[in-house]
Amino acid sequence: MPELPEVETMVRGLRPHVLGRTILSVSLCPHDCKPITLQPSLARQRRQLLGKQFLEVSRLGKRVVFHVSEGSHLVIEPRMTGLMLLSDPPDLSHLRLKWEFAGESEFSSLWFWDRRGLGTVTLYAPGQLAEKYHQQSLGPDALEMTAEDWVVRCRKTEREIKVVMMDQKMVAGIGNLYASEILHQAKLNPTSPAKSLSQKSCEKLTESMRVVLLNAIECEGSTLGDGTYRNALNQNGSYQNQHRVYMKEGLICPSCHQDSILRIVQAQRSTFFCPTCQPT
DNA sequence: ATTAATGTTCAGAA
DNA sequence: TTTCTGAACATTAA
Repeated sequence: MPELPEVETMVRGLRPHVLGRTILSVSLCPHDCKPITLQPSLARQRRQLLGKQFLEVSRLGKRVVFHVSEGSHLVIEPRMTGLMLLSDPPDLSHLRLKWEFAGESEFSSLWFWDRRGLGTVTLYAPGQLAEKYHQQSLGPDALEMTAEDWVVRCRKTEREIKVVMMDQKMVAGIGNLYASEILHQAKLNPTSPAKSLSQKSCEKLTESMRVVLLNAIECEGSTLGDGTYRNALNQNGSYQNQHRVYMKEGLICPSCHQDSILRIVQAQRSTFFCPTCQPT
């Protein structure tokens, strides 16, 4: 479930090894039985990418963006289980796509691995990414968002704060795991209507968002029990060792040492929180 | 053997 | 307009 910290870790891991590399080939992995969502078609992507270079790698919310010479953008959306890897995939059967580079280097290719196959690989012609971004009206990046942004956005919705945090139009980069962790850090109840948050609460939320996300990036993201998430070199993250509420239902809250963590469902997803630390 | 749960995004409906 | 629901998919636990 790559969220902001995992995607940022991917980008940082890839950057030193793909910048300036010339693309030699793009191919579907032979082990894969089902096609990945590619837009445009593989043939068209090949035509536009071969001989070009990756000039920069960046993160757009939960997406990885490769800036290709002559202005096009290759965007990978990992969704649930997608990974960008330079080596050693968790298994060969879920490799989807491979880009090979020219020249001698430690890594000669880049892979997209995706167990569930919900991820997408999209190539945008020059200028089209900005257009798409605008049309989707992605919210400010979670690491850039200010308390004032929160105040303004919370005013305009009737939804609960945790649901709002997962809406990429409100703020880009937060998913189910970090929404629970951030709210616990901020001592805010996940079911509170976003509208009810005070200026002070919005400030706390902003601060907690930075603290949790930066710490998680430092730890190279969270690798959960199913071991799905890995960085570009197929190494585990370690932030799972610092989770305070996510998947901790029934355990004593590590903050107050009094109450136990509850699990509730919001917007069809599990939310974990401490009723004592995060009162309504 | 079924069924539910996992979590992200989008299309389509309310 | 805003919010909600179900589908896409693979795998595991109950």
